[in-house]
Amino acid sequence: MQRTDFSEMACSIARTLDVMGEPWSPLILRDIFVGMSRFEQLQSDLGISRKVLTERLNHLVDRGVLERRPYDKRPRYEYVLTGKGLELIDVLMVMVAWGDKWLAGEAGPPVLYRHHACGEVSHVELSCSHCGKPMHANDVDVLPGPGAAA
Amino acid sequence: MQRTDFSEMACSIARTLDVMGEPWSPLILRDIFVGMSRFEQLQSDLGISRKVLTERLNHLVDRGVLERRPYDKRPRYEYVLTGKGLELIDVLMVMVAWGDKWLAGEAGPPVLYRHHACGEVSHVELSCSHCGKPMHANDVDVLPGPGAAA
DNA sequence: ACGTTTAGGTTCCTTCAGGGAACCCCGATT
DNA sequence: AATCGGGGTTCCCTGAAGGAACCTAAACGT
Repeated sequence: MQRTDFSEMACSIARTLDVMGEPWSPLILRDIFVGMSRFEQLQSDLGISRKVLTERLNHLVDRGVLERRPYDKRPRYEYVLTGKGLELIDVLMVMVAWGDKWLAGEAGPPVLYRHHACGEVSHVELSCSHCGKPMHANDVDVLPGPGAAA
Repeated sequence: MQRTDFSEMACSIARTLDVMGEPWSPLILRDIFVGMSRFEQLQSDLGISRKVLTERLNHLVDRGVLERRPYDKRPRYEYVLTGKGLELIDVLMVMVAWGDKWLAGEAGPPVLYRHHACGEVSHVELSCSHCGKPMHANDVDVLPGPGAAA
């Protein structure tokens, strides 16, 4: 991502950024999630430099959010989300909800999501894993945890 | 964030990244959320270059997620989250949940969140704004929206 | 058998952004 | 009048992004 290494910070935000916070990484994950799994597809869809795309894909594979696997007898590879990677898409879904609300403008959101469970076009909300009620920034107290810095 | 401009892409992820996807921006927002609102505090807590901190703060103010306001008769300023900015913290909360689960290791999460509504230490889940049931990456169909590219 | 095509990268060069230290400005304090 | 402290700005240096050219291995066409 940047020259300062975030991976050693005692902060889950910083550590998550170490995985997917570099420029392009979220967009690469988005494309792979919607089925664009090959190098050439990603490169031409995003308009990213091939060099940077190589670096990002390797990094995401190293961090265990993507898996690189052959799809032919020829040396051809596709990149697929691991379970860890699929859960990371949650972050993107919240970005979508925020961007749709605050940045879409007159034209409206570029993409809609239909929820399988209810069949409705909707968006994600944050809720509490314990009680299920809404859980946003102002609904919590922040406390030191077991892995807090010394 | 990077030299390629994401703000004009027909994608709410890209547009959200244009606002807070640059290196350090999420950590700046985190610090401001937990009450570290002044330049010197931010600089020394993060260890960020003063130059970059200035650029990030200006950018976040320009995009309407922070407000710069005087807190003294002397020329002293603090940065506070706007409503738009506070909603952006949702993205960070999901990063925390993911990082806590996948990257915290033996030590456990560095920070805990206690939910006001139920009093329990918990974490955020994604749910559907319409039916309230869980809503993750594999629970949706992706459809073109009104603001889709031509 | 030989040249072409295609996916998936490497290499190289240039430009721009991040790191880090030094410096500056302004109002208040002593 | 000199000092201090918050909030920046300027400078130089290094490293990462952009972009084009090049490379390789396995098929395919003829």
